[in-house]
Amino acid sequence: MTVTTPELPTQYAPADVETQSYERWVSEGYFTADVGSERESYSIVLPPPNVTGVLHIGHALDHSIQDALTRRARMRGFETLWLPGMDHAGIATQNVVERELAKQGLSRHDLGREAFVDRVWQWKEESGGRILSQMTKLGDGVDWSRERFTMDEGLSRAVQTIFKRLFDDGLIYRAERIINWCPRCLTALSDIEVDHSDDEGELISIRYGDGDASIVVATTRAETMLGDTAVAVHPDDQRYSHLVGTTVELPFTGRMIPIVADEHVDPAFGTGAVKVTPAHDPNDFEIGRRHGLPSLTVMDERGVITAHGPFQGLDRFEARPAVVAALRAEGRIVAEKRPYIHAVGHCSRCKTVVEPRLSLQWFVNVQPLAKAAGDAVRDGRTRIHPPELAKRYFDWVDDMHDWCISRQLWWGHRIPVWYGPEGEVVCVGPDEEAPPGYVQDADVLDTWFSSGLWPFSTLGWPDRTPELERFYPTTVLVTGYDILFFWVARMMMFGLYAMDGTPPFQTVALHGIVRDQFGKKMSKSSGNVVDPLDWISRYGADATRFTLLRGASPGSDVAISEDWVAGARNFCNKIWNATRFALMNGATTAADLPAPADLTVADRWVLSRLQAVVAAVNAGYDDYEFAKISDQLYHFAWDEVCDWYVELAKIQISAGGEVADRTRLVLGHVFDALLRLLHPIVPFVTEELWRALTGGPSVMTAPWPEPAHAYADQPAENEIAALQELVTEVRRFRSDQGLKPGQRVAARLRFGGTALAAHEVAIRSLLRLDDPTASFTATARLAVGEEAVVELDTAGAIDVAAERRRLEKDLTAARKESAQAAGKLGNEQFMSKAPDDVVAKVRARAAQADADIARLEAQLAALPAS
RNA sequence: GGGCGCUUAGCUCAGCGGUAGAGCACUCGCCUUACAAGCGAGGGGUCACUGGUUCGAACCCAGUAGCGCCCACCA
Repeated sequence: MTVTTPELPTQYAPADVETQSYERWVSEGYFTADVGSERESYSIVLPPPNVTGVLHIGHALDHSIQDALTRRARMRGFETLWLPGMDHAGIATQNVVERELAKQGLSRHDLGREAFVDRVWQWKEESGGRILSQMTKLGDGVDWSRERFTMDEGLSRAVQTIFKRLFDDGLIYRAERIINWCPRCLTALSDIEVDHSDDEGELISIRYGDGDASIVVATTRAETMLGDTAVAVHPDDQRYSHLVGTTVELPFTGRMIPIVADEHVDPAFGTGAVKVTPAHDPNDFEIGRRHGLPSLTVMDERGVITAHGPFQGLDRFEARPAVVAALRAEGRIVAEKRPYIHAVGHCSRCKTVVEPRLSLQWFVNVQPLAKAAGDAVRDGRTRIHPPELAKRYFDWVDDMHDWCISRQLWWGHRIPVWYGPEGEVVCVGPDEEAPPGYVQDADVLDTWFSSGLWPFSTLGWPDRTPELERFYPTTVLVTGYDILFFWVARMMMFGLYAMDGTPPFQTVALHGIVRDQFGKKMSKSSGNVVDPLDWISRYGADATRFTLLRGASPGSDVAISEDWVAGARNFCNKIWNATRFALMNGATTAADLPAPADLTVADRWVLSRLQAVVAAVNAGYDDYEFAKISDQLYHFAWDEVCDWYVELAKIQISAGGEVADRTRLVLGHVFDALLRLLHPIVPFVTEELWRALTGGPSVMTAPWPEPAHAYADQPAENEIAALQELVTEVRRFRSDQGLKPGQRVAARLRFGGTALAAHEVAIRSLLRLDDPTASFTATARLAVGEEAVVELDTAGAIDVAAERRRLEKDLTAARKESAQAAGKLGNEQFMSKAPDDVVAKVRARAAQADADIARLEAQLAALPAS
């Protein structure tokens, strides 16, 4: 047999192989989807990272999952498309660039709209480049030829197209409403861009009016009283029924405002009377609408009081205490302020307290779209995984408010609506022009509006491109549960709407967020943020990926630490060295695997285990259980192949002849399969090793292993298990007795007719046991399982007391076990109700325990006196 | 205010009705000819608490306590 032994170093050095492999993968076109192929399609669109920053460890998890799915699908013979791209991230990006300008003492207004947008584009080129480089470092097998950006030409056309269609269908409208307004970003926000937190406020009671014509209202927002246009009480509230329909005087203003009755008021809260400020509170706006009250805006877009009088020009947070102080001076504070915890909305971008503000904005009427989005999951056209999270999705889509889509920003898709000189409103489609003299709406669209089109706009929609025909709907969407509402629901709504009722994904697979080793969320302030590039450079991309995937269960958060990634690095090194061993020993895939009948028990055992692992890994992929997949492969590779099969193979190879040749085939076959199974998770090390082992061009083009049921072999598994038990027991003795691992000991083995007899050579080799000499004197007698007995000649150097303690401890355990089992077997209820296989197991356990007792008692008796 | 989830070894988590598991950490012994990023052998848990169902409960049910997440226009 000719053996090529490539020069592999004794340690795996990721940096040496990663870049090289990746470049070859790209240049060979392995990542590029072929729309014309006959294969079945498998497609994933990458959740586009925001151009604002760099990829964090959470992206690394998200990408690792998608890469593993794509690589496996490709090996299984699918035509795979993993489509990459980035999101322009309107408000986030604009903020970043504005901050940069601020360093030079400039604002966007100094540049003007056009120059500012140019500046953002410039910045995007730099930032986007960093992200792409990170993706190559991670090993992301994306189709670079189809990379997209939410602001590129095709996608802008998609945005205009769907806007126009929704507009024409009456699903987009413009209205004056109370919306969430960020007084710092100076733009409207949608509901989900507002984070609520429980903040401490003060509830104070204020007397409006005087004498009989007075009423006490409770509020946390005294400063808005300048805009009050009514006081509301509950219609059934006896305390105030005589006042309904009358008016009171609003302090400071001299205005007389009506007292109205409205169901919304909770008589049990505060004083049971509410001040109504329609222009600055969403509830009050509704009350105002029901009662025909005027809306009086008393604050500008920056939160500064505009109402004439002593408070004009004060910021909203200065105005509050000022108003309260003035009220106190007039003796209008009835009950002193008391602390009150209530939910306050904050801008999710800059944390500024959101101001409800009455303004003219564009909205999507989500009712029909959200209904369809819910139904697609309800009827199983799209499956959400894990299913528990579907409930959250339903809660959201089934109770969704209209979506405010206009943003008072400059970076984004400009709203394609133009206004004529007479106030005409025209929505302009992608291939149309606005009439002369018309002016375009100054606002841009919410970022999520364009991200919502991602699964089809990236494939060429609105054109019926071959890509769209072939890869829509996508096979699976992989993303964090944290953007289920932000993004997934939007894509579902738009996908169903644009693609005639076909949802954008067959499955939505949700993962969690990455946390540190104590389960803490990563944040700059906690100092526990992990930079994926840092780990990749120090431990390798494979180790980083393996660490993340090993913790990834559907919908669950992933905890990681540097110790663990070091462990993953060690695993990669283990695979490296084990394969190196196989290569050095002439492992080959050049011929077919021999039939089970022609193989040794050890060969049959490892092949039986291999096919079981293949099946388990496949089952894991079906459920997106990456933690289970990784664990299966880790333990099979390390605990079974490396710790046992490789050791047994050494013995078989040293025997020479046909056994050795067959062992080389089994080794070759096992490592070939193992590397293929591991490839989607740890692509780099497996590629390097697989090419060395098989001489093939790339493991990426090798077929995915399927279980070889013909090699399932329970008897072989049982036999090797018995061998492992015996070897472990003798090793335990040697370790307890302080016998050095290398020290050879004369021994006599008796197997009492068990199958283990066939393994005597292996057992002696693994345990460093010599044949008995003429002067052999047994100083320790170990009995193991079945009827095997190992007698050792340690030249009397054994610690009898230690061995006695050991045996007595085991004996106690065996007696307890026996008693327990006997108790069950003597229990009538158990015997009549428990299923047969359970009873059989207990019987076996009892027999085992009794045999152990007899054996241990004999061993104790055989111990020499100390 | 609604909804969901969690509580198992020092840490992070599997297990989800029939003898308590993994990784990392820890202890002891080893440079045993693939690997010291390694090898071998160990220690460590009344599975949050209280009841219930069951022949049998970490696992099912109810309640209690603590923790976490999501949603939310009660001033």
